Amino acid sequence: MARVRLADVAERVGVSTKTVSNVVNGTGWVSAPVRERVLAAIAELGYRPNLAARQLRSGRSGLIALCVPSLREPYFAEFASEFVTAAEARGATVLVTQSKGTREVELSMLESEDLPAIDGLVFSPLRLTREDMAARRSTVPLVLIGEHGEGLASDTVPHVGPDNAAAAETATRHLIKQGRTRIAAIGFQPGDGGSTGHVRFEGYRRALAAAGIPLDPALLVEVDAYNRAEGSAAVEQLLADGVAFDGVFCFNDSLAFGALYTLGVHRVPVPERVAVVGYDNIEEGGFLVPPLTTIDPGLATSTGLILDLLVGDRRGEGGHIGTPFHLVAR
Amino acid sequence: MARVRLADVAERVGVSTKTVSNVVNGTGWVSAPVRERVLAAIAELGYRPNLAARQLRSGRSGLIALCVPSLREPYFAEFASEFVTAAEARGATVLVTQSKGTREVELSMLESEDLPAIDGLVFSPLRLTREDMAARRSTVPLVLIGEHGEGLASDTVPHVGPDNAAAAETATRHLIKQGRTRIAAIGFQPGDGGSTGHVRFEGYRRALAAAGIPLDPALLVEVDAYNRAEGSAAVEQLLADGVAFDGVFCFNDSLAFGALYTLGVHRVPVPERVAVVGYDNIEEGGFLVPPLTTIDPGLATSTGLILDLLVGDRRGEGGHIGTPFHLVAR
DNA sequence: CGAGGTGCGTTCAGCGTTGAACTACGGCGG
DNA sequence: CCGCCGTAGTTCAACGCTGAACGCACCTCG
Repeated sequence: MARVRLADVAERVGVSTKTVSNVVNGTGWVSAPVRERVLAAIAELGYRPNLAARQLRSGRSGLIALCVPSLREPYFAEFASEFVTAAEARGATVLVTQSKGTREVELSMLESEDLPAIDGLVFSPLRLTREDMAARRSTVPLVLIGEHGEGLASDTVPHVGPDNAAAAETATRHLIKQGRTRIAAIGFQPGDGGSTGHVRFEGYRRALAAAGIPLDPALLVEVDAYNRAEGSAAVEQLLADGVAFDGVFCFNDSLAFGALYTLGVHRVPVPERVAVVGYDNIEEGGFLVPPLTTIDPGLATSTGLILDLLVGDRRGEGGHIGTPFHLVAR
Repeated sequence: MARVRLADVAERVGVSTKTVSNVVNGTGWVSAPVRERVLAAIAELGYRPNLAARQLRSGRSGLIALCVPSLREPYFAEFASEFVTAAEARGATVLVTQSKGTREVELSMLESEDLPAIDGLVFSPLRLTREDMAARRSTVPLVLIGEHGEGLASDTVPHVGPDNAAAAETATRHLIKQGRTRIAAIGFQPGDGGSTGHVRFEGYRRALAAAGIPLDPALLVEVDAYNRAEGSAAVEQLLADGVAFDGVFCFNDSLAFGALYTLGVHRVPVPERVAVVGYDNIEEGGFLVPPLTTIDPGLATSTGLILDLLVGDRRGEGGHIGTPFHLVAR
């Protein structure tokens, strides 16, 4: 059962292949009766366009690549879910890859090596530097997401996401409003401004400063990654070190889930004794006992915006483009 | 900056395009010195093959589509993560789509409409029937996964996964061994043998029968979907109905998370008063307080097997292919 | 009545790659 | 000396589609 081609449909109807092509694509001039007959033949023969040929000719593939550190992280899974849906609504198909947070893979993704030709790339990098960005050779339209990407945006490469510092400040202020003064920050990472966690730490710092609460380095816990295990280990460390704390701001929900786990294991009452706030609004957070208060990053807005930037009418824009966020108090 | 083509490399080196093609693909006869010069020119010019043209010519695209109900479900996110990694190791790229559990989208995916040409399809259907499978026109190699898919396998279309009934029996037996006799089953769905949940219910039934425990219909809770909200609502209903139970077998972990949430809200001690067992071994399950006992479906084995069936040396095989599972007691 | 639309459709070339078929040449056995 | 083989390439066409350019009626208007 060989594939049905334009030529087969054309022969059946008795017109040229180009006319069939015009019907399929809605281009050129085709009279109503001819269009009807072509459509009928298409349905009858089960014709489906060969996207490879179409791409070879037109240069567009209808494919958009999404590269995240790992789909196992619920935040990225939810982002991917939302993005795939939004892209489909615009006729694009999404191709998913994972960087595993390694620089080598990230560099390869930046050049879109080992991938079919794509119309755009949405990238959540963790290890890239501004130099890496400057050295990029690929001309595939790129949109950065994630807090680390914010520092990599340029005139030609936009970054989309909420203002992380402001959101982190809101989260921390929420804890302060509830009377917490010894607020641990989990997810801190020292180093230059581009490093992951720096921006959220900045918001944490601002909230404390505004409330006149001194910054205690003992309350800052560094992590290697933003997952449950690290969040769990961080709280384990705080408890082992005998650090007093009545609140925890976790730089993402996965860290918060790990933190809540360890607090639970040690029978620390939440939120009576220690209040926890996360960041990302993972679905799961609403089903914990007690549920997790967190920052909702407004995925639906972001995904639409990203598509506008890649294949829509905002192509070519650069710089950081802020999206609305809000606190989900539970 | 126009794209570098085979012809550009060929001109640079002073050979034919076909020779460059041979070097790139490792085909035909090329002497060592020529190969060296070609490789040098490729690196220098930054040549990268045009996959559209390659596909147009060879018929293969290197793309494999994965269709799951939703990436928001942690099980599917983890499966996707594992699958993307396994596929990359074999040089294939994965394109992810979501069916949202609607029959319409599933039918469309079955024919791989609205997708670029793909070399294979991995599909976790929820609503398809055997008639739908029989009516399939697309010739793209297909592998089914998920419990519902098991009933749809045929001579030409394989299904990969653990023996759901046996695994469910193991999970239920685990509860029985701990002295539980009033074991609720959440995820039950009546109807014909192909319907989701039927197979896991069968395992539950067998375990009870083997232990001489009567089957109480009051303990069976039907759900519309396998997510936290439904699991939560199911336990809510059991409690509201005043049904006595000391164990719960949830047909997947998401249901179990929802169930645990509601048990927690109602201050029911777990596992002292009610023991819960899930199915899927979602990462998150290990970080709950207390952690969730569950069935590990061995994703790594499955993904490798699936790729063998799609693009490897087991192409063409059909029928149900069982994979090992094991109980993770926590 | 001829110049210039306008509606409908055609022909042609070529996107970049690769399978099949072909050439060229040195060595080697009969 | 001839035919044949193995090595190292080349040439050519075609994969299925679409942009550009070009008919060719028919109609309108100065």
